[in-house]
Amino acid sequence: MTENPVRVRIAPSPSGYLHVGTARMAIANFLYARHTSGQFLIRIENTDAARSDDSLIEPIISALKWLGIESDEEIIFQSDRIELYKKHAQQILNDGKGYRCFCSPELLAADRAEAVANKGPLRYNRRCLNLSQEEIDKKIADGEKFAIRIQIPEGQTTFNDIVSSDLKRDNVEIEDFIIARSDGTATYNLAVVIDDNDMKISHVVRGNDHVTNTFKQIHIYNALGFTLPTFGHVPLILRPDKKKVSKRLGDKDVAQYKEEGILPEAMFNFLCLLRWSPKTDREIYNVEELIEIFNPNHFNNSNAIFNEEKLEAFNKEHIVLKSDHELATLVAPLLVDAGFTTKYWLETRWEYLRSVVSILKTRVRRISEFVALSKYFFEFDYTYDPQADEKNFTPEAVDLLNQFAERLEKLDTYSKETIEKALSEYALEKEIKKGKLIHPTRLAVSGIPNGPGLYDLLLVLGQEAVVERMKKAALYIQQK
RNA sequence: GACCCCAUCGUCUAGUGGCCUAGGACACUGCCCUUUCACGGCGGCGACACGGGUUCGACUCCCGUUGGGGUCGCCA
Repeated sequence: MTENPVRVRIAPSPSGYLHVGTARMAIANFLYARHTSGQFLIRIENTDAARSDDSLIEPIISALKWLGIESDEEIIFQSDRIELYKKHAQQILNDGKGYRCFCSPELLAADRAEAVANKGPLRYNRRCLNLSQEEIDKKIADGEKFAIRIQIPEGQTTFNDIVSSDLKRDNVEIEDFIIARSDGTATYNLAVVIDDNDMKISHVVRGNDHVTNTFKQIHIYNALGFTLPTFGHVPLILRPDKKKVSKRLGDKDVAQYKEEGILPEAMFNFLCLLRWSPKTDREIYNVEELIEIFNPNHFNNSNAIFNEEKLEAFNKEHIVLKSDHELATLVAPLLVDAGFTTKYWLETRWEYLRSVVSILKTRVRRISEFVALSKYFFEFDYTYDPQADEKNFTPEAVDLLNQFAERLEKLDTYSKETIEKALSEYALEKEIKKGKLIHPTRLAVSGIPNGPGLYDLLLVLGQEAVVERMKKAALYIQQK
């Protein structure tokens, strides 16, 4: 690839957990950086002390880490840079590119209400733009609080966007927004520009919901004499009801998907292919492959709906792709949590777990499903499925079970082949169809009417357990 | 309401003027495989929002309409 290395970032604010929208942007930026051998950085945007909660930072970082995304450099915290922002706000004011606004929040709210009533644009009316020096001095002397607004010059603002085409806006549509609050602290837009500039961010790739901010931020870049980065505005991920994902509407934390048995590689792959396409018919890729084929020109420019069913399908594919050992590692703690077994027991019987996982993996869509499906591999006092019991545990099944169990018991070599041979021979001798034998046996050893192929099942459970379970079932039938 | 973005199957998408009676994936569904449930294989259902242009020819270009989304905080 011939593209120059990019320096990109993701800038979550700790006012909530990491939702799929932010995760998606992190993936896009991460891929862009890796693809061009550039750098991917993380910055925590916690300028608003009232809304930010530092205890939310760690979960966000670890959710990203779960996806395999980490910052290439030390994580930047905006809370460490408050004074720096203040200085720049002051500079804009001193340079005459901004002005003091004494309008109270209440007054501003009233302005907005009036604008709504008159069906006009909700923009600041520049009431404080032309205050005379005397008026300003008097208000300050009277102890009136003021915020600092940047003054948007006349004209038009345009920029190139690597996702959409060129974007243009008349400056009258951009209001003189506040860059410093009345307590002197910087607002989001100012802080972002200063940080992106200091961090030498070359490409700002973010959600579509930021285009209005970009138009505003360009004027800060200009006022401060900074050079503009390249922008890219990716369409949003919408909920099935077509609303922007938000925690308020109950959208899940990325970490929650982990709890629900989604593999990080599936989430990564799925999210990557939302609003971005490899332009091929293939859709299952690992991270290395995505890094290789990533191309910022392949973004779609329309919103996409997050469909959990499809995520599950991706998950299924990635589960099959994983080795039995890796899956066993993921499943083991769940089995312990479920109380099926202990950590120690599993550690000493790792091969057993591996084979259990191996014969179950094509019937599972989420890692968590392994638990329900594998109960009988670890617990012996399962009950028999009532319907299957009635159908398969008939009086004649007693002899079948006992006699077949004896044959299995006598097997010197207990393998899939010998098991199958034993069953075929016995069925032939009894002149019955194999099914007559298979169904009761399955029910006897697992308690349920479905599951892995019987020969696999008998092999994995082991000779001893199988014989014991079959005899126990025979006894059960006699007593019922 | 103002401003901006967008518009192919229910959903994710391919498609950059003729290869399209529109391809793939998920979901749904039929058949096959099979001891069961899955996996897998082969089919089916199912979309170019609408109306005007431009053109020999439009899913592809232009305009409008409609629809959807976003932003409009001393939040980020």
